[in-house]
Amino acid sequence: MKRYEEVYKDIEKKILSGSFPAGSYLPSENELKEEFLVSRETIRKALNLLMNAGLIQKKQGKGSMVIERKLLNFPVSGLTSYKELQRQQGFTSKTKVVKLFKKKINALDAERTGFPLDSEVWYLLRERLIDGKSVVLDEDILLTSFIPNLTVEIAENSIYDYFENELGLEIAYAEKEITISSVNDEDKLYLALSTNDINVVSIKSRVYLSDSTLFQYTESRHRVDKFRFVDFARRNKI
Amino acid sequence: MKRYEEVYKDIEKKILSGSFPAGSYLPSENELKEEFLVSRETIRKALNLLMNAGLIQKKQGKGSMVIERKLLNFPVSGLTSYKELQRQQGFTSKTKVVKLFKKKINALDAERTGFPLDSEVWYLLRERLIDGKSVVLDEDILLTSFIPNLTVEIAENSIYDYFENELGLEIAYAEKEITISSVNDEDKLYLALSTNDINVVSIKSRVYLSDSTLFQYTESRHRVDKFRFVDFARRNKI
DNA sequence: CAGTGGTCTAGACCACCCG
DNA sequence: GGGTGGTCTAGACCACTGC
Repeated sequence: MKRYEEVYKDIEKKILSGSFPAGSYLPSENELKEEFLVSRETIRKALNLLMNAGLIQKKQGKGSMVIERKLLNFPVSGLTSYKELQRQQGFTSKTKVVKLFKKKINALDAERTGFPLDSEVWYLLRERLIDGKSVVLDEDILLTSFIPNLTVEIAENSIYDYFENELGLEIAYAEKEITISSVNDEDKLYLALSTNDINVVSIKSRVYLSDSTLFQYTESRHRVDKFRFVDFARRNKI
Repeated sequence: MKRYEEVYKDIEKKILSGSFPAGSYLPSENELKEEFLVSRETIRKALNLLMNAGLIQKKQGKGSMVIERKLLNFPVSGLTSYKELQRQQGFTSKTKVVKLFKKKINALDAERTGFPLDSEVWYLLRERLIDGKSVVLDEDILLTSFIPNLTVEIAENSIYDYFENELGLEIAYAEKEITISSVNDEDKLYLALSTNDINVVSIKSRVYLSDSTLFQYTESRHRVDKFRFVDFARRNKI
C-alpha cells in the first residue's frame, strides 16, 4: 500500500473511532511527518484526501479540524455501487434479477445510452427490496465487449465487485442526472407503489473506464417516499 | 494569482474553446512544465484539479485525455449559488424577495437548522422565476452575528457574492440532502403549481465557513417538472 | 514572535503503455 | 527502451493565526 494511503487510513480510523473527536485538531503536519516517518508532502496528500472526503477542514495558520457530521450522516453521493452503500450504511436488502439477456442497441437506446447503434449489450433489470417491498428498480445496459459473461448470480451480488476484482476493469467516473419522472408501466409492474403515487425519482448515469470509454448506462427508479440523496460539497475557489 | 491557478485557467480555457478538443491528449507533464516554466508538481496540481472538475482523465503510461461531456452537459452539483449557476448556464431568471426579517431560533428551528436555541438569525424567503413563473422557493436562515446587514437589494442579487467579496467570509463546505416532499401551504401560495402537483423536490443544506462554523441553513423547494440535478462523480479508490 | 498550513522546486525512482 | 503519469523526498519561502 502506498504511504499516503496508509496515513489516510490510519487517520480515518482514528476519526471514525473517536480517537480524534469532532471539533478537535489533528497533530500538525510537521508532527504527523515525524510520527509516520514520511515527508510533509505525503502527509499533505493524505490530509487533502481527508478534506475532500469531508472528514476534516484545514485552515492556514490554525490546523486541521475534525468535522462534525451532524444530521446528514451518510454520504450517498459519488460513484458508489448499491452493494457498497448497503455495506457502508448497514442496512440489508435483497436484490432480485427480473431480466437478463443480450441485445443489440437500437436507435432509441443509442440516443439515451450513448452507445453506438448495433453495439451488443447486456440488458439487466433488477429490483431492490427492503422489508420485502420493491423500492428501487435498476436498469443496466453494459457493453458485452468488456463483460463477456454475466450471470444471475453475479447480478444478484455486486456487479462492480465482479468488474473490478474479477475482470480488472478500472471504473473511473460517471455523469449522473437526477430528475422526477412520471410512473410508467414497468414501475407499476415491479415497484410496490401506492395508488396515489404518480412520480418516481429517476437517476440516469453513464459510467466510464479510466481510458474514458463508456461502458455502462444505468437508470434507477426510486419510490419517492424512499428516496434520499445526501451529498458533501466543497466550495470551488478556482 | 498562484502559478497552478494560472496553469489551470489556461488549460481550462483551451479545453472550453476547443483548442484541446474532446478525445485528444494534453501535452505531457514534462512538456507543460517547459511551456509554463514551472516544476512538474505544479503542473500535476493543476491537472489534478482539472481531473476533479471532470475536464480531463489521466491515465498512467498514456497521458491526460480531454473528456467529452455528452448529454449531461452542465454540472449543477457542488456548492454553487443560484446566481452563479445562472451566469454559468446562461439562463436568465428573476429573484423576488418574499420575506426578510430578523428572528430568534425557536426549538423547532434549532432542530432542523442546527443553530443553537435563541440565536439571532435572518429569515429570508425568495421566489426564483423563469418565464415569469415561480419554479423554486428558497428559504435561507443566516446567523446575524456574521451578517450584520442584509437588504432586499442584496437578497435580490447574489448573497454569496456579498458574503465573500464584501464581508470577506470564507465559505468552505456544505452538507446537502435531496428528498421528495409533499406540497405544503407555502408551496401552494408561492410556487406556480398545477392542480395535480402533490410533490416538490426539497434540497436542504447546511453551509459552513472555513473555521467549520455553521452559518447558513437553506431549503430550496422545486417544482418537480422543473427539477434537474446533474453531477460528475469519480470513483474513490481509497 | 513561533507555529500553522500553502506554494513551489529539483530530483529520484517506480508502474504502466506501446512500438 | 523511451515516454507517460504516480509516488516520495528534503528543503525553501510565503501567508495566516494567535499569543
